[in-house]
Amino acid sequence: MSTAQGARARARTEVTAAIKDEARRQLAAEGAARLSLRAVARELGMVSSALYRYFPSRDDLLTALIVDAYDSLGERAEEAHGTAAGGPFERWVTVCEAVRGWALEHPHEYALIYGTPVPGYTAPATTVPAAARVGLLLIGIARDAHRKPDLPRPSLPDDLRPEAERMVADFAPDVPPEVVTALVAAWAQLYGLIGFELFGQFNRVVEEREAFFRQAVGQLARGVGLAPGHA
Amino acid sequence: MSTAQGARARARTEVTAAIKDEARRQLAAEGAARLSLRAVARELGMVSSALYRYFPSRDDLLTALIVDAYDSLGERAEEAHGTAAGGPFERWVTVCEAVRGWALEHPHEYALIYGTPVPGYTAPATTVPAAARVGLLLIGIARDAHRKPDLPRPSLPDDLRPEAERMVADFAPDVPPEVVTALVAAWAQLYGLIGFELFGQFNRVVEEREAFFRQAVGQLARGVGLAPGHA
DNA sequence: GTCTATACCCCGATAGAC
DNA sequence: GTCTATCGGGGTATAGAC
Repeated sequence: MSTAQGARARARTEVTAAIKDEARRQLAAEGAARLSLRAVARELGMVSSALYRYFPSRDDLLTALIVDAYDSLGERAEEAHGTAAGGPFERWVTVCEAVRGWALEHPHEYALIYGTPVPGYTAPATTVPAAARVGLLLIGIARDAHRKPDLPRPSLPDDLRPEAERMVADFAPDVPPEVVTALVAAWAQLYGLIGFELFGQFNRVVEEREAFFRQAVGQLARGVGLAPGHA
Repeated sequence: MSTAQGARARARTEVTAAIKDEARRQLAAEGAARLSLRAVARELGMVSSALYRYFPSRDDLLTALIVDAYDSLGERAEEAHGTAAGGPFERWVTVCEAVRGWALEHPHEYALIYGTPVPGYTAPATTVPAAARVGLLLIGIARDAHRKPDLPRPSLPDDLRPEAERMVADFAPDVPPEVVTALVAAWAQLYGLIGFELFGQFNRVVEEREAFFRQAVGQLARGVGLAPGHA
C-alpha cells in the first residue's frame, strides 16, 4: 500500500516536473503573457483537461514557475556567497556576478520575475520568501561588514532618516540606517544593469559586458561602504 | 484638389491617431504581447480589416507605439532639462525626476520600451533616434560639466579603458573616458530604480518614493563627477 | 477605404464517461 | 487521472464587392 502510494506520488511529481519544464520552454518562445495550458498539454501528448489535475488554473502554473525561478536564482546566489573568497566587497561582487550569470542563462525566467508584470496576474503571498532571498543575502553582507565601525557610511539626508529607520526595523536589523537606503538603491540598480544587458539596451553601447559589470557593481559596493581588501 | 487631398490626409491622420490611442488603452489592459488589431477595431466601431489600411500588421502598430513612447519620454526629459535651474548636478537630478514622472504617468508605455521585450517582435532601426534621446541628454550634461577640468573623475580600471575610449568615439564625444563608463552604468541604474518602483518590487520595501529616488539619483550624479552647487 | 465573408488557427475551463 | 466533447470565446490575415 505504501509502495503503491509512493509510486503514485512519484509519478505525480514527475509529470508535474515535465509540465513545468515544457512551460519554461514556452516562456522562451511566447512570453509569460501567452503561456498556454493547451499548448503545454499538446507538446506533452496530453489533453488539456488532464493538466487541470496538476495545476487548477493557468495562474497557478505561472505561480509555480515564478517560485521556482526565484528559488533557482536565490540558490545560485547563496551558493556563490558560500564559496566566495575575500572580504565583504569581494563577496558582494561575487554575488552580483552570480545573479548576472543566472540571468544570462535563464533570460526568460529572469523576465518572468523581474520584467514587466503579467497583465491580469497578481503574485500570491507564497512567492515572497523565495523572492526575498537575494535581497537578504546583500543585506547580510552589508550587516557583517558594518560590524566593524570604521567603514565609511553614505550620507543620509534628514528627510530620509525616518524611512531608513523603518527599513532597518522592517527587514534589515542591525544595518546602520545610513547604509540601508543606499543598499536598497544598489539592489534596484543591480537589476537595472542586468535588465539593460538582457533586454538589448546595451546593444552597440556596451561591448565588454563582464568587465563593465564588474566595475559597476564594485561601485555599488562602495556606495554601501564596502571597499576591496577589507577582511 | 489640394483641399480635397488635405482633407483626406487630415482624416487619415485623425484615424491613425485614434487607432494609436485605443491601442495604448489596450496596452494597459492586456500588455504588449496581447495587443490585438481586432480588439482595437472593435472598440473603434471599425472592422478589423479596415485597420490594415493604416497599419500593415500588428508589429507596425507596435513600432509606432514604441516610437511615440520614446519621443514622449524624450520630449519630457528635454523640456525638464531646458527649464532646470542650477548647475549640472541639479540638471541631472531634474532630468532623472522627469523620466520617473513620465514613467509613473505612463507605466504601460514605459513597460513597452524598457520592460520585457515582446516575444517575436524585433524593433526596427527606425526606433533608434527616439530611443537615444534621454541618453544623449545625460551625456550632454556630463560633457558640459567636465569642460571644467577640476571635477573629480571616477576611477577607470585598465581593462576597461579601451572600451571607454570606444564609447567616447562612438556616442559620447568630448566626455572624458573615465566618466563615460560610469555614465552608462548610471543610465542603466536609473532605469533599475524606476522599474523596481513601477513593477512592484518596492512594495513594502520603499515607502517614501520621491525622497528615496532623489537621494539615489543624486548619488548617481556624484558617480559621474557631479556635485551640488557647481555652476 | 470600408464592408462582408471566409480560411484557419488559438485559448481557458468544465461535464461526464471510463 | 485521462479521455472526448463542448461552451463560448479569442486571434491574424486575405479576397472581393462596393
